[in-house]
Amino acid sequence: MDAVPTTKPAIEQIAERITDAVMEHRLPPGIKLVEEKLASAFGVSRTKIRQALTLLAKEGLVTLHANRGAFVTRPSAAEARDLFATRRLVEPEIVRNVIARACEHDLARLRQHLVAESEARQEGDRRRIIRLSGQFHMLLAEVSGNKFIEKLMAELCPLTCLIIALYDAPQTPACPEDEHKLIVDAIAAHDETEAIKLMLHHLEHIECELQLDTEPKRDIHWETLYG
Amino acid sequence: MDAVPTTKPAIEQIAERITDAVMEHRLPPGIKLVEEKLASAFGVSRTKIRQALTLLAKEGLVTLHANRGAFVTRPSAAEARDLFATRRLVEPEIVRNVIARACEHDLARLRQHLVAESEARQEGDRRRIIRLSGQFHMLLAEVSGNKFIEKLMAELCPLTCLIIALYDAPQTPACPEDEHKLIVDAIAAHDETEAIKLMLHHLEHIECELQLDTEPKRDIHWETLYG
DNA sequence: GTCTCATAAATTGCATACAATTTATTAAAC
DNA sequence: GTTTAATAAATTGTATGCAATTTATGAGAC
Repeated sequence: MDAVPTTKPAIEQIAERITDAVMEHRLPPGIKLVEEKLASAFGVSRTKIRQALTLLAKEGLVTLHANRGAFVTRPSAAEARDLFATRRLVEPEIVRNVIARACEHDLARLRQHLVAESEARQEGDRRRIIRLSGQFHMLLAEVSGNKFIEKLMAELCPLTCLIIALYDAPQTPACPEDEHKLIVDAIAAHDETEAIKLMLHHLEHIECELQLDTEPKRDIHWETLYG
Repeated sequence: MDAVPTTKPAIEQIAERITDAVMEHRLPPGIKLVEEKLASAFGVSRTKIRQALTLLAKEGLVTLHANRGAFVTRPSAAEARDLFATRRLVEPEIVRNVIARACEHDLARLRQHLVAESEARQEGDRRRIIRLSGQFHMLLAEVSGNKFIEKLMAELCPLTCLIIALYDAPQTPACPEDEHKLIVDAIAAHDETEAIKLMLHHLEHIECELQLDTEPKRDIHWETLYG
């Protein structure tokens, strides 16, 4: 009876690293994930890759086609709308719970994350910015203390990154994100109404910048893939 | 380019059958799921079983212990409360969406389900009753049309069955379930306020009957396992 | 050039074999 | 009888090999 699971299972680590790559737009929607390639990249056999892909498929980040393999999902516009509808429902509840339950240590974690975001912004590291932006919402869910909602957000945020990759206007400036800071401030001030209002504005803001009525981007920018 | 995936992947079918067994309380919380046993039961190799178990673990229905195997999850009282909190948040939204979007065919499916429930009830088939009760909420989520919420409910309902198995008072009479019928009626009448009120009452009703303050049941009733 | 068909290469799906680990059993000590 | 240690059995974790399928390649017809 050892104290707490030592390390996270290898399979989940692999899935997590693939998720990060998707969130950073290094793996674009629609790209094929060849098992053998991943296996040698991660230095394991296909068996484990297969299980990691099964996990990611369950999350919806990857789509499996029988006998054809795994592809990074290309969410439809309808799915994008459903996703945002779900986030508009769930994230106010997250905010409520965070205000009700967060201790000083939790708030410190949130502020620390804001610092990391701001650093990435100053360095102009667009990839990291977009991943951290998503992970802010995941952290908020984690702090809110409801495991089911945390798990849901851990799926919705990476998918949101995919949707942005597919439907964002060509040269949208990196989101003007003092918005996250404002939300944390309102939470710290225990101003529930304000925090929820800011969160909903934030979500609407993200969704409105998308071009969900036009066809999603089709081509993969190979030249910038490993930029 | 064939028309629509022919049949559901074998792995998911296996996971689904295990889920049904859990929902019907044939596989009680805490029981160990030995890969070899399942493999021969389903007539496939361990490889597939393993993937099915990975899926179920991701859903939370099964818990994996490194080198020790897979066990049907025993949700804690805190998790039970979080689960119901999540359902109280999500299911009113489901009701709203169903009222807004359901066509006649959808309502027919709901009513058909009510008939199935009522039949199981008349036959006194307790196992089927409890599974169908859970599946009613899954069907409602499916009809509501939001894939993310549908997926969430497809995880929460089986877990709810587990929680009931663990925390229900010894001889609770099978839930007095014209409640489902009342909800469908209110939906059909497009009475949103009433439908939501009924849904919340229904959820509170289920949760209140649980004994979340006492220790969960520990022993497995082998003698009634295959009753 | 491009369309069609045959063939070759690449890739997935699956079972199986074996090492690593845990669990059960037995024997010995107290 | 209970505890401890040693051994055997059962079970999990992982890689690998092979059949089935898909995708790519190339030759020939038009």
